[in-house]
Amino acid sequence: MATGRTHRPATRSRGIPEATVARLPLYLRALTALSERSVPTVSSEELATAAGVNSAKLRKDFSYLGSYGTRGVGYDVEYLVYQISRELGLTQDWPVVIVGIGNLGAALANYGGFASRGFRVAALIDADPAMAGKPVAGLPVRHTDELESIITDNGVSIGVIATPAGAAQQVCDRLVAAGVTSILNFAPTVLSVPEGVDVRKVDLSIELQILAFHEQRKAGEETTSAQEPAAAAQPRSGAAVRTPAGGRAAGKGPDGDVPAVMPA
Amino acid sequence: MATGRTHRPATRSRGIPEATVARLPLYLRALTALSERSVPTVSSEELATAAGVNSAKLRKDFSYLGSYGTRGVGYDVEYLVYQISRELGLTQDWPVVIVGIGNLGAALANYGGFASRGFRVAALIDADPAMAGKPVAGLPVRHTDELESIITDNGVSIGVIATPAGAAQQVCDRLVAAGVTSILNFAPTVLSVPEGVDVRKVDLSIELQILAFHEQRKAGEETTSAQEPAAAAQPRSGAAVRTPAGGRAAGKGPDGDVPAVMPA
DNA sequence: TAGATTGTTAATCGATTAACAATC
DNA sequence: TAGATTGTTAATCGATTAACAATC
Repeated sequence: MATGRTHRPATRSRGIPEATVARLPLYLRALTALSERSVPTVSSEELATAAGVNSAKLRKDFSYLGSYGTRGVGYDVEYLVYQISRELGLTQDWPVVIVGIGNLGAALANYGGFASRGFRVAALIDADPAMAGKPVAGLPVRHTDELESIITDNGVSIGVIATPAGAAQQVCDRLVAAGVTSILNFAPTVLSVPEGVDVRKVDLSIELQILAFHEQRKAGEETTSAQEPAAAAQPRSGAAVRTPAGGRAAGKGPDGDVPAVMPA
Repeated sequence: MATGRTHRPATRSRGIPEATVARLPLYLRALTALSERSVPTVSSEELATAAGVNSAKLRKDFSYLGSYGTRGVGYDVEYLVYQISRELGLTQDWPVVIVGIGNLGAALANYGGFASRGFRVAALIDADPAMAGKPVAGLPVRHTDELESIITDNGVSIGVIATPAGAAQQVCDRLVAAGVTSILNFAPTVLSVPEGVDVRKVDLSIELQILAFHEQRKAGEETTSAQEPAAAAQPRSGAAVRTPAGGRAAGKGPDGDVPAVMPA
């Protein structure tokens, strides 16, 4: 297959940067809220604030879509909603399947935001025969045996995996073989897929670990730096050094029990 | 407060890039799996494959942590598990609260990966009085009235918000006022928080929309480019242009019903 | 010593941002 | 016209990657 992709093939038609694509849904959400309040126009400054980004970035992002604003005035809310929806492919209907109807799968099935924007839950699929036929979020759970036919019959191209980690790759393989080309993975595993298949990953424990990293840094900064020598030479044995749990700072200032990592 | 942060204050002690921090949990997961299989050492190449990144990036990432490998040999699995855990702050105990015990909150409470790595669910909190006392994942649901005392008593610094969008900001404000400084937000809203508080967001519908964007592109590319003129002049009215739902390509090649966006 | 693999360099690429000319 | 705000430029910053010298 050759990982070759020397100069980025011109294939990437009207190239919108990934970072921009990832923000379009945020803009769309903010615009939808404005639309519901019947606000006719909005400036980049206002919209940026609502979406939680800065206005220069927003204008740059919009410039990739075209010139949809009016200098001195701002952006027409309805028009922009339509343009962004179209760009994201939300003006068409995307049937999706959710595989793995445990706690999480059921939560996803019940999630309203699903239906609202172009997505339609075509089927809920679970490997447990006891689940088959049971209604979840108004849909009867289907058995895994039917996976291929469900995908084919409904023209499903997007699959959501909410199975345990151990089953995820196998489910993924079947989804892909049946024609799914985009996967949203909630199972804590790295999925391997053939080229041309997109995988996005939602991982609770990764997010928590990133927060813990920053949280630890905050605790460390309270006593200011100069607390560790060079970071390299560290005891290869040592049972995990623990702080007395939490060491929370209600606010910001130092609160006593800080040393999170003490030098050997 | 001055948004001022001219040259990036030296505060950022031993600065590890954000992109690297976000990958450390991936490496840790792969390493933990190796550790369970009692694999003693691993090369950057092998580990990178397991984590789904390329080896140059992995080595660069590790170089920020220190020199923990051995040239010609690789990395000691146990040692690296310990070092990354420590770097991420997982060698200490992080009590967390989950607010909003609907489908999603319950799913999160039941999620095993939570407890396994340094995180402990200190309490489940819900605004519905009818939920109070009910056991979910072995813990009795507590009423929102108790939020502040729970946080203070348990030294909670990380909060998970799984409420409806409408309640999220208010819950966030109370969490922050009570001392929480890191928030994982599952509600589809932009939260505003004071400086010093970290927010990470998990948003199903954003992820789906990003997938839809790429999915649409795939459909478009099958007929190759040159199919739309300049993108600008688009009908301001026009009911959303629709494809016959799906227009799926089983595999890669063209499959007949392709044109996703047709010129007006 | 010969082979393997790390840690680091330097080039490249992509994303962010302030600033401002264009223009409504 | 004067005021407002977009769309774009250019500088800067951060992330990725190939390549290879260092070294086990």
